[in-house]
Amino acid sequence: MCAFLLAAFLAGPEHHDDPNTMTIRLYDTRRGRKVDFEPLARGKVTMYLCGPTVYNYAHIGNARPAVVFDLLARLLRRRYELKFARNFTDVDDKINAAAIETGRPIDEITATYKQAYNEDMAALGVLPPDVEPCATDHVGEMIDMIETLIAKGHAYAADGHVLFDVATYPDYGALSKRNLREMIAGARVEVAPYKKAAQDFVLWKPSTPELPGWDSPWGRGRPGWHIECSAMAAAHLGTTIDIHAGGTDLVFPHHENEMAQSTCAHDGRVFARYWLHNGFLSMDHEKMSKSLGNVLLVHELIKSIPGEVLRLGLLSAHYRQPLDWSDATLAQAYKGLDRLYGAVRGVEVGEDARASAAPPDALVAALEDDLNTPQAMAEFFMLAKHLNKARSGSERERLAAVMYASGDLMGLLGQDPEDWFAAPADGELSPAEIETILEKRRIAKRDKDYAAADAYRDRLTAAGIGIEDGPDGTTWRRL
RNA sequence: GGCUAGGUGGCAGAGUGGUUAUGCAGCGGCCUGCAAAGCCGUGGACGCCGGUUCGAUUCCGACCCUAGCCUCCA
Repeated sequence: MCAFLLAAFLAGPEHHDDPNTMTIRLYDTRRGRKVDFEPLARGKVTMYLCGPTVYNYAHIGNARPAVVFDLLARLLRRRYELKFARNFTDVDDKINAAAIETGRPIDEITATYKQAYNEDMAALGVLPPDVEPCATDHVGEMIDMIETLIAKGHAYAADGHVLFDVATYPDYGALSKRNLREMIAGARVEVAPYKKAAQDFVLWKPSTPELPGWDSPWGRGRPGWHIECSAMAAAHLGTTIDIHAGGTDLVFPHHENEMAQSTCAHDGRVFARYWLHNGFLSMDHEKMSKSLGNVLLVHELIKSIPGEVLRLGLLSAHYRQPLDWSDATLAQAYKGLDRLYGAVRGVEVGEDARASAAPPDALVAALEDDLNTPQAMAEFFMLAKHLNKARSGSERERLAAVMYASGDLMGLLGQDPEDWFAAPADGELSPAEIETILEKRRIAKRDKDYAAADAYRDRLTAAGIGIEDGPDGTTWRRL
């Protein structure tokens, strides 16, 4: 046995991760494996994330890609100059349907939900991307791209529609790993009469007078969904982008179609060099859907749950894994943050300590290994343990500063610990009232009237307040 | 039916060809007037069947089960 261990030891230096020399590794959907990340331009990275269609509030499943790729953006900015674009799809048939249903003007609907989306994401600690293009501001570019595709023989106009001719792009299916024969065999939708082939998809479609529309060489109409992202990505990030991200359900057809359009419009140049997709979120093992009535809107959740709890819940599983959302997910995230905030609670961290602190190498290395957030959290918790054990004031300050630096990277630990433990204030007892009761209890304890002291504690417990006696007095927290 | 991912201890959830995940929960202890928090210790796992190997939870194959996509839903 020992001989084998020795042999393994002598076999060479194992992967001792030095985060300064290690490259970031990302799972690329197109290649189907984890690969080293190298940007096209040295030191500069471009990233595009498919944003929301603004016809309703974002639900917790919508929030997953926003949070996950916000974390990736934070990570990339440590090493690179990042240009990160996340679009708003503000022309879409679902929006038109919402307008007809509610009688509200389209502009009002999209403006309302754009603002709500940004507010909701901010509550989840999602930093604003560098650019947030709106589809309606880029219709000119879309029309240009469609004309280019027609000129190059990759698209055709028919009946006021323009369709992409999938047969002209041999690599179609390379991203989603399916071939045309399978797709045709699996097709369950009737083929529209103006299509040359079932798999051809719409680049442009005609609008009736009451629908939003733009003048074009094919008459008044509106763009298809896929061309929107292709045009916006090219307009803001260039013809070849480094990272294109989104939910796994977008791989087909949305991203497959984007890749086909953009590649063909740009003479075969690579569209996206790395394709990243987050796994699906389910609700108590069921698909989130209106008919099941289990759609959790971020807008509603943040009224009673700290955004940080939702963020940690979303990051608690690896981003490519499916995530089942339940009350247990929330309870666990709460507990985790209690532990982290409990460690830094009462530790004064000066400006100097804070400015000079950096996240531990192991934590960064975990994130740089395809965003392994569970591993990163394990490192975070070990940091908390070290802080809890540390005795000297300077060491405690240093470790607390490291924890805050780690929190800055992950978008956690962003508030004052006292505020964390005071919230959510449900109004039963005000902080002042709590302090009054604690003072009475302190006097009872001093007089060794433990029955009275316990009665005060019971009163606080009944009001949802837990107390902890420490060397520097008594602290409390909402339970 | 086809394609693509998964199935890990009571729960959540990483990872690995032989070595502690981590958090919550449990158990024992320290601390405490008693608690709580914290600390120390501890039990408990790799869907099923084969194969490769000195050794497989980790690699390969079959099977069972689950999820997503194939229906402009992240």
